[in-house]
Amino acid sequence: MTTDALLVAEWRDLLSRYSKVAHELDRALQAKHGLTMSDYEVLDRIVASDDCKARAADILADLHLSQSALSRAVARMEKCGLVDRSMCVTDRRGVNVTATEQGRALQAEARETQLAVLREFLGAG
Amino acid sequence: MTTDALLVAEWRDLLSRYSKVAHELDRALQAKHGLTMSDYEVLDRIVASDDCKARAADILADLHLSQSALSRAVARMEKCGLVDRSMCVTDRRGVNVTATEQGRALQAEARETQLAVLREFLGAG
DNA sequence: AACTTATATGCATGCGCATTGAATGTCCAC
DNA sequence: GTGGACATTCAATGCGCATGCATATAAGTT
Repeated sequence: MTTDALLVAEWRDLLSRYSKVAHELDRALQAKHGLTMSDYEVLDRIVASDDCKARAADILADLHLSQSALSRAVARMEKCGLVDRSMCVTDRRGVNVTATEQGRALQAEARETQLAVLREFLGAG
Repeated sequence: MTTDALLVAEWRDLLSRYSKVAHELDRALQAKHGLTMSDYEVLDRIVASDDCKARAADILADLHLSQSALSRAVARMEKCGLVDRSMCVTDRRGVNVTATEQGRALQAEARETQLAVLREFLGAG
C-alpha cells in the first residue's frame, strides 16, 4: 500500500469512527434531553467552570464550533432555561454564560447518556 | 483518572482530530473544486467502481451519509455535469450513477487536494 | 393485494461565512 | 497627558446550504 493510500485509509477510519459515535450521541441526547451534541458540549464546559459560569470566548477556544454556532447554542439553551446570559463587568463586549439549577441537573443526566453511548460505540462499536 | 473520564477524553480526542481535518477538507475542496466533503466521498466511490458507474444503494452502504443526503449530493453533482443518473435496467427502482469525463478529471484534481490536507492535518496537525 | 425496497422531496434545523454593532485598544498630533 | 481617528475584538444575526427525518412515489416480491 502506498503512503497516500495509507493516509486515506487512516482518514476513512477516523471518519467512520467519528460518524458512528456522533450520530448515536446526537440521537440519544436529542431524544432523551432535547440537546444537540454541541449543546451538550457547551453545557458541559460551563458546568465544569468555576461557579458554573464561563465567558463565551473561553468556551469557544475549547470547542470545535464556530462563533455563530456557539452563540446560537447558548441562545437555544437560554430559551429552555438551562443557562443565563449576563454582561461581563470587566469587558462589556463579553458575555458570561451561567448554568441554571435546571441546566446543572440536565447536564448530570445527559452525562450518563453520553457515557452510555460512548461505552457502547466508542471502543469496538 | 476514572474509566469514565478516560472514555470522555478519548471521545474528545476523536472529535478534535475529526473536526480539524474535516473543516480543512471541506474548506479546501469547496474553494478549489466547488465540492462538499461528502460530494468528494461520493465521487471518489463512483470513480473507483467499474466503468465509473455505481448503484446509489451500493454507494450508500459504503458511506456514512443518509439516503437523502446521498440523493442530494448526486443531484448537485449532476447539475454541475460531474455525474449522470440513469435507470438501472435490472431493477428500475434503482439508479446508476456514472462519472462523466469531467467528473473523473475533477476527482483526480480533488484527490490531490484531499491528500495535501491529510498530509498536513491528519498526523500531528 | 399486501409488503418491502429504492430513490426523491417537503420540512425543520444546525452550521459556517460574512457582516453588523458595540466596546476596547492603539497611537500620534497637539 | 488628552482627544480623536483607526484598528481590533466580542457577540449577534442575515443568509444560503447541507443534513436528517418523515413521507411520497414507484417498482419489485411474495
